[in-house]
Amino acid sequence: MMQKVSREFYLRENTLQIAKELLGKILVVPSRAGKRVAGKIVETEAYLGADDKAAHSYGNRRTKRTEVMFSEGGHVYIFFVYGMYFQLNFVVGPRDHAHAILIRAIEPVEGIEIMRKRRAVKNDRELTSGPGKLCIALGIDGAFNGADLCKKKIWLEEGAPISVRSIARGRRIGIDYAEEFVEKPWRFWLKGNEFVSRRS
DNA sequence: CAAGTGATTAGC
DNA sequence: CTAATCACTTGC
Repeated sequence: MMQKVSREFYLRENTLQIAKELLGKILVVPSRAGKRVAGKIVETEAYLGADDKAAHSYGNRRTKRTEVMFSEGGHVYIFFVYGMYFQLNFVVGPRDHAHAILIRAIEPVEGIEIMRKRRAVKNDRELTSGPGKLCIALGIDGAFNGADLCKKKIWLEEGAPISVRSIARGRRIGIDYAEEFVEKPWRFWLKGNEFVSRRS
C-alpha cells in the first residue's frame, strides 16, 4: 500500500489548495469483509466555512448536522440530501475552522466487483461519477459521519503525481441559493477524466 | 426534463 | 408545530 495521507495534510488552512491537492489521491474504504474498495479522486469542491454562503457552516451556523464541520481537519462530514443520497466531505483546517471539501467523483481503482454489486448500472462510468454515486459504491452512509481519516474505517493514500496543467476549475454545482458565491470557481477536476460528474 | 425522498432548518 | 428546501440521480 502506498503511503497514507497524514493529519498535517488536512490541518492546513488553505482549503482551495487542499481541494486541488486531493485530486489524484486514492480514497480507500474497506468492505465489511475486509476487501479494499478504492478510487482515485478526480473531482472536488471547496466550502469555505463561515464566510461562504454555499457552506452549511456559513456564519458559523452550528447545529447537530454541522457539528462535525467544527472538528479538526482530517474528519469526515457526511450529510444526507434529497431524501436519498449521502455526500462525502473532508473537514480541513484547525478545530472550529469549519471548512470542508466535497468529494464529487472518483475513478474506481480497487474492488470494482464490489462496486458493481452495490450499484446496478450498465456502464462502469456510472459507478462513481457523482457525489451520491460514489457513496453507494464505497458503502458510505451516515455511520461514517465524524470518522477519522487517520484511522481504519476510511482513509486516503498518495497516488501518482498530478500535473498542474491537468487540473481544471470552475463554479460549484447545485448551490443556486448561494448568491454572490454561486460563481466562485471552487470546484476542481482532472481535465478529460471520464468519471468527472456530468453536470456543469 | 421532472419526480422522488426524508432529514434539516427557519419561522412561527 | 409546519412547510420549504435541498452540496442528487434516474428514468421518461
